Amino acid sequence: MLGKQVRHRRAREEILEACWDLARHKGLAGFSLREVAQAVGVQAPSLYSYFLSKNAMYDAMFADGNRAFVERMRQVPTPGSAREVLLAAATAFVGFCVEDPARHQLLFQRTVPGFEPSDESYAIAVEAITLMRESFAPLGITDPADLDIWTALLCGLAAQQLANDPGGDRWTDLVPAAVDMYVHAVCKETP
Amino acid sequence: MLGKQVRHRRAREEILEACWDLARHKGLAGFSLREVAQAVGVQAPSLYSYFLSKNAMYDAMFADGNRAFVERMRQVPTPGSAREVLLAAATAFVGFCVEDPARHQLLFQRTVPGFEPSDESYAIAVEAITLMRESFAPLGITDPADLDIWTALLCGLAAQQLANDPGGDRWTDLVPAAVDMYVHAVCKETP
DNA sequence: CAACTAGCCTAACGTCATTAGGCGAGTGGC
DNA sequence: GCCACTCGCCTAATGACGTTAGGCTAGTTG
Repeated sequence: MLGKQVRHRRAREEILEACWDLARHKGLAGFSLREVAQAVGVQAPSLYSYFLSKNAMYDAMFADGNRAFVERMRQVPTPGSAREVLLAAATAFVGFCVEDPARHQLLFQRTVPGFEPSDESYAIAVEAITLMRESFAPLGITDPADLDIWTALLCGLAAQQLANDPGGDRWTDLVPAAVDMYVHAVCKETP
Repeated sequence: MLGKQVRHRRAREEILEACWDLARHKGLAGFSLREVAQAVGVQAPSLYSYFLSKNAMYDAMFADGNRAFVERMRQVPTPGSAREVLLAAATAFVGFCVEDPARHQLLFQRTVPGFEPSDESYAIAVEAITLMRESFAPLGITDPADLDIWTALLCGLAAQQLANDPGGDRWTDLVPAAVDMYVHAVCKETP
């Protein structure tokens, strides 16, 4: 009775890891359930004991990725000045996006063939975004429009980097410049 | 000898229109060559007289969309102040992105399953982006980093709008706010 | 009128996600 | 010790996909 659950849960994580491996290697475009099965050493239909469907697999990855995102964001240091805090958060965010294109696409671009996150996973994503937004509250940035613009800027920088030169490091120059610009503007508006 | 070409060329545009219809309707995720064929009233293999492959179809759409983009951007008025010019361009750009999610994904997100634009189509895209960047030269914005940040911001705003509330109009508030912010910051840096 | 050809068709292949159903090994109760 | 049962995996099959090969037909050309 208990043996099944334990076996399942252990295997699920194994499979999930194989999913990420495959996604990283071939991108989400060529991500096939059958190849995941092959990587795990099992026939394709067997995976349906672990995931209800391919979309459920995406969903598990989505939740997993968002958990990793939350964890990463929680670890960003919060030193003194507004600029330093913003820079730390921005660097962490863009770095997270850039380091795994497939994950970025799944989590933040939402362009995976037929994938729509479940309510459960979506809640995790909302929590992640909320956390990220709240981390700016100490800076006095609370206007939703300012937060939207700020996150749009970061998402845009990450997407641009991934589209033009995935694996490049130009973002490490652009992010500080963007932070400076934002700080200038916001300080003028809300002194 | 000539009849074929004319017929072909006319039909190609018909098919391309059917492609856009289908993409708009079902999104690029569920975009299938067979359904395009059905919409045109033809069997799937017949389309191979007009396009070498499904990717060639994407490529034609990509080029087509970029041409539309260039045309749209050329039409933006260039009134007096820096703020007005930036606002006009930004509104045109984000509006273009937001009005057709499928086109936005194909042109600017590059997350379509196996699609890579041909050199020919890519050249059109480069021309489009170059044009867009050059339109800011009269404003004195020539630093590549500034341009990168600006385009990243706009792309981010569009992507955010499409991800969170496709069809919504929040971007019409955010874009002016972003322009104000950018103008503030840039004016401070390059007076 | 014969030959050709352009445009469409059907048939088929391999791959995809998914479903149905069967086989065998391990576990429970008697 | 055996019987039933369940659990994890398998094979087989379905329908949709992109793509290729090859045939039919109608209109054009010599």
